[in-house]
Amino acid sequence: MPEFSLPPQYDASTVESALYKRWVDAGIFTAHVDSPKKPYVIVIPPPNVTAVLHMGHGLNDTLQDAIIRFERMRGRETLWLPGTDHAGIATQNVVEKQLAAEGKTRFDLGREAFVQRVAGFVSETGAVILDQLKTIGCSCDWSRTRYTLSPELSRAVREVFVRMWEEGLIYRGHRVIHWCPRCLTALSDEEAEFHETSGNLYYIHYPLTHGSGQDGHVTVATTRPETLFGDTAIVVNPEDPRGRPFVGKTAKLPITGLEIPILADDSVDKEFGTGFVKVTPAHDANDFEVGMRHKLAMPLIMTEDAKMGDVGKRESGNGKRVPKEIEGLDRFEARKKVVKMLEAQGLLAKVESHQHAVRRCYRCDSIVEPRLSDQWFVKMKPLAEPALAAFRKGEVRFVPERWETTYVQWLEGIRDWNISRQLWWGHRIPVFTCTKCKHEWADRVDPTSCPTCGGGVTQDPDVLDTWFSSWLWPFSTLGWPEQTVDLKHFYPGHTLVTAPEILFFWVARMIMSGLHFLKQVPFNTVYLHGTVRDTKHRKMSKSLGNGIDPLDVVRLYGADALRWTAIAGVSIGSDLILDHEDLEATFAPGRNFANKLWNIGRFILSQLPEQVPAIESIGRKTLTLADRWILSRCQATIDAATKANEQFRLDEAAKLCYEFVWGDLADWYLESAKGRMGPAAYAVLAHCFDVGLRLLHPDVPFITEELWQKLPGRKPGALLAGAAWPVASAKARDAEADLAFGRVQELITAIRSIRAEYRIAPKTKLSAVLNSKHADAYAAETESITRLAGLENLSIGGSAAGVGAHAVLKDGSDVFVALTGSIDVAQECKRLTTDRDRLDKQLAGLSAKLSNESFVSRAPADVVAREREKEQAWRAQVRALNDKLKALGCA
RNA sequence: GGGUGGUUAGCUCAGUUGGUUAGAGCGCCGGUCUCACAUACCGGAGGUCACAGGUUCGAAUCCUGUACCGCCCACCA
Repeated sequence: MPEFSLPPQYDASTVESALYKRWVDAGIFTAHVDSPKKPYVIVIPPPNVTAVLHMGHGLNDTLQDAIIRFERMRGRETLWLPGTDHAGIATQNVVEKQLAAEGKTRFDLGREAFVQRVAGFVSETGAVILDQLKTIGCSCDWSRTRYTLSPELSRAVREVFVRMWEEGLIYRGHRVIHWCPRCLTALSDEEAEFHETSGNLYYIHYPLTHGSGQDGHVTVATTRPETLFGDTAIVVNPEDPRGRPFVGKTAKLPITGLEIPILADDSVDKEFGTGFVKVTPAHDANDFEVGMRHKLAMPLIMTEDAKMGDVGKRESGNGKRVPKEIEGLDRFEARKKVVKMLEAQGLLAKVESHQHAVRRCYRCDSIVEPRLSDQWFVKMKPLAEPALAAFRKGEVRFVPERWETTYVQWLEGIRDWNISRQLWWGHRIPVFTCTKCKHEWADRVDPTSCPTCGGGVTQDPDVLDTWFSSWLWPFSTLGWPEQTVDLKHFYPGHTLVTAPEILFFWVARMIMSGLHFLKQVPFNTVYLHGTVRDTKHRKMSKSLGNGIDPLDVVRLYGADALRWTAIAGVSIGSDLILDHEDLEATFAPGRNFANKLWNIGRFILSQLPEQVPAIESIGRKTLTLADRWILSRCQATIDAATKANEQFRLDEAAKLCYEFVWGDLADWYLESAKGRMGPAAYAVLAHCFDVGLRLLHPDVPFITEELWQKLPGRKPGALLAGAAWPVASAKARDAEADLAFGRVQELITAIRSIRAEYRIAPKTKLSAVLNSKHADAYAAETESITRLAGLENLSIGGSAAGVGAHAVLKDGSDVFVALTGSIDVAQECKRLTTDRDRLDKQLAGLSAKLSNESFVSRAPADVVAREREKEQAWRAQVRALNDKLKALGCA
């Protein structure tokens, strides 16, 4: 036996980084365009450049790595393309916070200095996350790392913008958009998230100009009284008898007394509020539509940072609208003050508490202020239609399928995309205006003069939405608009793995851009996994303090443990629930499994000779029942795990392999083989463990590689990460062995149960008598049965003598175990009676079923036959139990 | 309001097209430091599969409804 000196416990921290380095140095992760293999491409959802690894990445990237490693082993030329996103608002916010700590704002620095500062920050701290991905084993092609704000990708962004401009898909819209008064920028619909909020509904009297109403006023309901200064009309539903008489009359704004008309508009819901709706066209998207229909003035009554005040002359309609005492107040302060003033004037009818959805900025959580402004929009309909068609033609599918409805509904109801942001960090919008002739155009290169009149040039100050670069990721990363070799070889890709939260932000838009610019969907499968949550099902986040730092997990339990939890812990598309207060319960199973593998490896290494015979060289006749069984199990696992992986049921594949290696190989085969090591056992053991390591490599790459390296027969330089996925071998599944060894397992378990039940001292040898019509199977494994059940001898057939315990097996065999010393007859009687009664009850049910005409005639023949057999076996068991009870003299 | 997912053991979850006695991990109880592993081994307890109907020879699985939890979308002021 070869020497081995491995510690009894696997220490992940001592091997992981060296293994990772070996993979990288060997170039395993690098994709080659000249490879004859079929490509398989995944582009990473680029993390924010300033991000640090959290469990969301842990889940997302582990799944991608498991998929890409599986495909790599299956012989595809895999490309997993990594990179980062410049993350406009998010990154700008981080740096602005730093500045705030220095008592400065970005305006103090000025645009150029600020952008430089952000760039500096990014280059200093940036891409930390990519290194962190290495610690969890991600097999990205680092030679192709990309960044959304790099010159290459910026070029793609600009090309896309100009092309769409030329195609008339980009336009300037003057309308109410979502405005974040803290970030001081517009947001897209998707970036302004709804949050249920409990607020108030204020009922306010607007006095009628000519006092002709019942009480000389009409009453409106609003959640935002402070906006009344921007009201330019009151509308009622033309069908509503309450409002109809007032149409055409005028009312006065409370506090300021400005006169506004009362108009009819279909958009008013007769069921809600008072039937009278105040219209603030510049601060409400819906009111804006009303304002457009009725050609109302649209005065802005708040500044960009949401303080009350008249803004601009152009929109202001009737001139000054915000009174002195309100001017300069924050919108929420103003609300309080307005309510007080209304009360003082007797114009506040009532206040009701009211649940409603308020939009908040997805980056800073501020309540978004709807605000009339000029922004750039993309016409989405022409892009959405091909994306729908492609889906309907089956060019892209979603896993799990249920997301398809969501995708379709969003595309069907698509709205134009606001792509301009009033930020400094990002791709500056390439729209230029002539200072002389006011000509406006988009340009691929920065112009120095107006192409029409030669006048001076100014560029639009805004930048593009961060997602305007992300949506090009599947091809901008491959060099588009250049027709690069990479682009030709690796586009379109295959699988996109991400969270459903960014289905609209990102996934749907990538499909649209891919179709529009390259006429092909960028990937054929979208795998949407769940969200990482805590045990209370709250999203895991830093702000909630319920986070788990993946690097802590790696340090404490190893990267494989983290990966194991992420893969085996979720079924397809479901959320990953983790307990941040009990890391041990959450991650120990993975660590323990790695340790189990380690120890199987230690055992095998202590047994195997230098030269292990190939499994193919072992004659079938020299195989024992246990050999045949484990080989059959091995084959079954290859088949099932391969299929599960192909269907993205990664958890199932992982668990199948776990069960094979731990449950079958270690707990049974290894134990049974201990007594009879020889060429056949060596070959079987080496083969099965090798298969197990290969199958598990995508899930737990480190421990499997570490062990695989140590096994005999390795060629120098060979790596498991680059090894082949096991395939169906010539040795077919062995149903006979499955069944026979299953009986052996049951017998051993039965005897062990008796041993525990009667509290037989552990080292006491027992003898057992087995009566069975399947004697052959048991006879073939007498040696291991004897050893594993702790028997002195096992006689198959013959009659039992003396007192002892009794058990009945599923196939009707019964086993009698002679017990040393006296047995507790009462206890054995109780045991047997319980068994008998339970069996009797089941038998009664089964017999009823079998005598049921309908069952016999309508159920499939094999089901009926199986039930018949079962009935017979149970009958035999009951008889045997009764005999035994009689023999023991039980009551 | 529309869409969508869930409810199975104390906890976190599996359960393939309806068909043996519904499973796993953790936890729990009892026993073992057995020469690969106590991060282990052996044995065990624990579930009227949310509820009510229905279809079927047969339902955790299919249908209808109810309750509770969740997510996405939506201009109810």
